[in-house]
Amino acid sequence: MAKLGKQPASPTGTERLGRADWVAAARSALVEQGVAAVKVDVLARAMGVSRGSFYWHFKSREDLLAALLEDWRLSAISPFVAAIASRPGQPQIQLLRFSEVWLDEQRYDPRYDAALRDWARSSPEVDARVREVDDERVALLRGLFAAIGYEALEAEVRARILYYHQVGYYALHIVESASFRRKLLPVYFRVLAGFPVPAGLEQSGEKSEVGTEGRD
Amino acid sequence: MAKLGKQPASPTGTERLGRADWVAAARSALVEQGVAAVKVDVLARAMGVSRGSFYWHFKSREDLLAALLEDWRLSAISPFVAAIASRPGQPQIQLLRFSEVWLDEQRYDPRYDAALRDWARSSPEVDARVREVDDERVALLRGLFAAIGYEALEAEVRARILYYHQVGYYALHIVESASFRRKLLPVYFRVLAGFPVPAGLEQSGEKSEVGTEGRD
DNA sequence: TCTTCTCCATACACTACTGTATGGTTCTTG
DNA sequence: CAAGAACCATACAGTAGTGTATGGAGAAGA
Repeated sequence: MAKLGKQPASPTGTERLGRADWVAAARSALVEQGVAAVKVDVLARAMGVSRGSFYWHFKSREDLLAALLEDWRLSAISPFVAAIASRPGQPQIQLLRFSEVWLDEQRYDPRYDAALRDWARSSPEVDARVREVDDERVALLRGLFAAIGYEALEAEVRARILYYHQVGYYALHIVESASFRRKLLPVYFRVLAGFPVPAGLEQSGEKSEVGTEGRD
Repeated sequence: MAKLGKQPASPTGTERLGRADWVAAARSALVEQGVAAVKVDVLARAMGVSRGSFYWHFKSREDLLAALLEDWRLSAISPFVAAIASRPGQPQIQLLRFSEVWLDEQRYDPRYDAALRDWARSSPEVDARVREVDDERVALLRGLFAAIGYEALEAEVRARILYYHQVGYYALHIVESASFRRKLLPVYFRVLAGFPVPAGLEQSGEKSEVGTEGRD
């Protein structure tokens, strides 16, 4: 998440910036205020440099927005395919692993997703990219439900419900303790999957307590 | 939906405007482009008048946004309570009626909801109002599931899944034919409600084919 | 009819933001 | 250490948007 790339590692106090730093700042503004708030003027002030710096790294504001879109696209699907890849041939467990990505703030930032959807409403290009990602993730879920044994139509519906539900949950940006969410998880899973959580995996399996502890 | 209020009904071609007209224009801009696009400058041009007109009706842009928020709030819950009120004591049918509101573009505009949620990300006041409406609608569903017979925890979870799923569906602003959605409805209902659609009500009951016909 | 209220246009002052041009400073490399 | 490259500041021009002041036209009521 931190500045990757060449990064000259200046030991002096004066930090110099790269494209990645601007994209990171743009991401913060996007997530908290929406696309319209991604202004080079504001970003420069927030980063303590002048706009002259920006226009060396980027051709224009559009250029920055394109880089931002690409940054999101690259980080949007990989956590989910990674979660599935661990247990091939065991779709029930894969489904559980997939769902756990949503509970882990480290691997997946729902606010980034939500901000992109907001942006997509006023930009056809962004809309197309977001739609691609959504389709890919739903396709993953549909495949899992089909592998579990549901017929085509029900696999489609269950994949949609699970995915749309999660999108809606984040669209409402509900705040509640992780412990409460973990308490609801088994019921959620049973209703959404159509069968209870696989035996012996009730508490997130081997690597439980991944992120921050649930604070009430 | 059209201009209500006093409306002097000028027979001459020169239409005069009221607060409601500005709110309606603001709503269009909000739904299509987001809050940041609600600019008196742009609205005035779109309506063919000057900004001087606006500042007679409204104290400031903030004033317009407050009126817009109130406009949404007043139209957000009534369709759902109305749908439930028709069949007291029959929670299964009430649940079906509630779900049908989402399929009827006349009674409920999902894009208005989605736009408000985006706006809420950058405005605490809006966020509070949206949260109130969400809580009310989820409470209605929770009551229905409880009346059907589910225990407290499962009623809570099923209400959330149903509601969040629908919010997510609209957040993705998916476009597909109404006929396709009606084909999926029974499967959706069975999975989400936990029981099939009540007998004799498979096709929206007495007043079927409400809105536009499903176009492929 | 004459006055008053309602609605709108025009003009002005101000701020915020984008993009360009140019020169300066710091790092890197031969 | 000299030269070029990477990075940044300053200054300028231009556009878009907000809010205010003022006056004018048209409808409505005495």
